[in-house]
Amino acid sequence: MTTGAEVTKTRLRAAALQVVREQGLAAASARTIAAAAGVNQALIFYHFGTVTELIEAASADAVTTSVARYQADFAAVRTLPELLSVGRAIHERERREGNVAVMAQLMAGGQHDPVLARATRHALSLWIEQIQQVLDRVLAGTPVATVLDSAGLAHAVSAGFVGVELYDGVDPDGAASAFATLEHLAALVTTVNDLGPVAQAALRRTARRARTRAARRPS
Amino acid sequence: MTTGAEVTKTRLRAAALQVVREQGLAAASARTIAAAAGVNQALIFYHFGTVTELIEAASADAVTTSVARYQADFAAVRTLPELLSVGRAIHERERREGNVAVMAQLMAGGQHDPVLARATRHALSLWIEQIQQVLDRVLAGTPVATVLDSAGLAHAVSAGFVGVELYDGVDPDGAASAFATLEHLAALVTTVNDLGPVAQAALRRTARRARTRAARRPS
DNA sequence: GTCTATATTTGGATAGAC
DNA sequence: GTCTATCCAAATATAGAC
Repeated sequence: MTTGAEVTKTRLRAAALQVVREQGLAAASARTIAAAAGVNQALIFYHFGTVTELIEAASADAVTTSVARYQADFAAVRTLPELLSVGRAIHERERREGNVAVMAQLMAGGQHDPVLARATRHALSLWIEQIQQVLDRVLAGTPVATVLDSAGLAHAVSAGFVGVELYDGVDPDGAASAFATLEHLAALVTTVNDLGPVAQAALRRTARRARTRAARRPS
Repeated sequence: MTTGAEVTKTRLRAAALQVVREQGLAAASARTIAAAAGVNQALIFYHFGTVTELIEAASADAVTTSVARYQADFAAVRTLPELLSVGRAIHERERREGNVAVMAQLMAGGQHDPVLARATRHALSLWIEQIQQVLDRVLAGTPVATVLDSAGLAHAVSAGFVGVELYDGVDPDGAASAFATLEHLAALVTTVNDLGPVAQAALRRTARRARTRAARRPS
């Protein structure tokens, strides 16, 4: 089952991610990746066709593993504070392992490369699907659910993580302050959810105003 | 004053931005940029030393112009809803002109290139400085100021815009839903700011909890 | 399946003529 | 200050030996 070819392909996938993580997409050439994998450069084209297709395969592999690893944690979440706590832990681990940095590189490269764009869409969709499911469960019937939808929030959180990650690479202090504020914002949402009927009425008015604005806006 | 050399340098700066905007950083080679500028490739090295230094100069130029253009608009803002309205208009224009896309490319490249990192830090700092000033004025004395600081918020907003821009390049529908949620979140903050003393007390409790958590967290 | 060798293209950078 | 010509390194990709 685990033929020699599979070992080579696995090594190449791992090396591709390693190079993108540690040296960025610009350095992820066939030669660099093959050297990191300890195999011949020509094998990339034999097994994967092009370098970007190798990167796509590597990314798909990695994200499947990552998301699966947290399935149980996500499924156990019942309240918003729990979600924040679990989310914090997951984000911290994914960040430490460089997976967020890889995603950011792929996303930037995907702006003008269709294969990388497809790879990014796929990776993000797996994360977003998980996050949205939990949000649906956790926010159902709460006050903020009248103003925020789970799909949009899942997308915004993902985009936010990528943005802060990139920020961190060029200005760690600035990124830290941005991240702290996102935490405070999450805490604020929690607080709002715990407020009484007066606040809830105010939120409903906000939601109504937003809908009216949206209806007036030309599209 | 406007010697021939200055014309050439201006053309190169404009072309550099154009190529990064339309084809991405990966395509921004000396040859590509020089062709877009209609000048000889060797002039890039003569005038700017390296390609990335040209891109840095071009970015610095562009961001100075951009930020200056909105100075009056920013200065006129007095309330949070006003800021949201002005911010929406500015973001929309900057996005349409491709300046946010350029920033995103520079930021991704800056992860592993010190010159691009410096260029990104500089560009972002000019924006953040402006935003923070307005936030200071607008949020002063309001309830949310007890939970959110202007510096962190300015950084988070900038990182968020970049993140959503990148997202938009690979999945426009997903980005649209993320952006809509960010708008709803801003509306929620506004609503909270309009709440009465009960909500304010709840916010103060949240702020106190956050500080306690932060103090306990190992660093 | 894997390697060597190589064709081909592209890119950064410089020397030297004008 | 600008251009031509060119060197050199690095990249993708393939052919063909093993």
